[in-house]
Amino acid sequence: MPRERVALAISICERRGAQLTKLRQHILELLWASGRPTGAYELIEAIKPRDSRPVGPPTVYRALDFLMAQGLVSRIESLNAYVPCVHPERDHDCMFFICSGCRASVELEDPRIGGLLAEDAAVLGFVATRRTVEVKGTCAQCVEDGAA
Amino acid sequence: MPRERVALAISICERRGAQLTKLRQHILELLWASGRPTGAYELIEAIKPRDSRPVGPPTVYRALDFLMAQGLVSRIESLNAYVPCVHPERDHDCMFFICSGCRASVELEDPRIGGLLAEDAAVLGFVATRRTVEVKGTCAQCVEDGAA
DNA sequence: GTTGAAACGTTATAACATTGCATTTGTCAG
DNA sequence: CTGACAAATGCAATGTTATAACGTTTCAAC
Repeated sequence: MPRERVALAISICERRGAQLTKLRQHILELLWASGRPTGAYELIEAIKPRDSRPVGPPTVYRALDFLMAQGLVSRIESLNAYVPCVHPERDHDCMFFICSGCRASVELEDPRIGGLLAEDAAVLGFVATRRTVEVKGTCAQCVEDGAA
Repeated sequence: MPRERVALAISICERRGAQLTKLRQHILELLWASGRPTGAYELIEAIKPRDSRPVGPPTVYRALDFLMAQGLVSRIESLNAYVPCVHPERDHDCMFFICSGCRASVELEDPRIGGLLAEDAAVLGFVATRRTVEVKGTCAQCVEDGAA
């Protein structure tokens, strides 16, 4: 699955003339492999074994900035962590449901919420540029397992 | 206005048997006086002039934890900053519209969004405990003034 | 006035992120 | 091919946000 995701990212970047370099691709792969929101410093640790030289924080943050600009990755504000985007092809305005038990997150789109937010913004005369919707709780699996 | 807000906080805490100590009240006052989301370290700086002794980070974070537990303050995740809550009397599930121009934030409640989020969570079998809805952009005043 | 719990103080450190500048890499005109 | 330029990366230092661990004060209840 991650392989297909990365392949999609490559084709998207080619189409846009954006350079999905080895490092950037590597970080995207790590995020897909992780299966849960992953911090920048975790990524730094994860890179060490594979690349001979270790990478510094700025390198990773720059790669993450690129991936976010391309819509390939999202930042989870409430966790200071990053997740690969499930549908990078579309302009995504998505929400995240984050499980406190298994620490996984699920990405979901609900255009109705975007509509309501736009409506509320209009009432305020507020011009929105970016939105963050994050719900914390317990996922179905963890509820079943009795995990927190 | 801040005075009334603090008075309300005092009565709420009295009713609950929660101790709104001098320090906690002071921090709440500073947040109301600030008029925009304020970082913990800004609060530390702001306390210095008034109190003889400076306070350390843990002290401020503990006070913020208390105020958040009482629903008197909310944390803006995307800013790592804190705002006093406009309607602490109600169980609040609110959203924040944050202006990049003047750095102010507006708190708003829209029960319809809570409803949709609950619906989406139900579809996932996800048990939600806390939610974060933050919209970044430009407020009406800043749009008018041509500010970013 | 002792005890016990909650609040607060203090030092150190962890965790997350950026600045500024040097070096490498890749592309392209000539 | 080569020089020149832009983009990407390396690197050291530092800035910013948050917590751990433990000691001290405060104050009400007995």
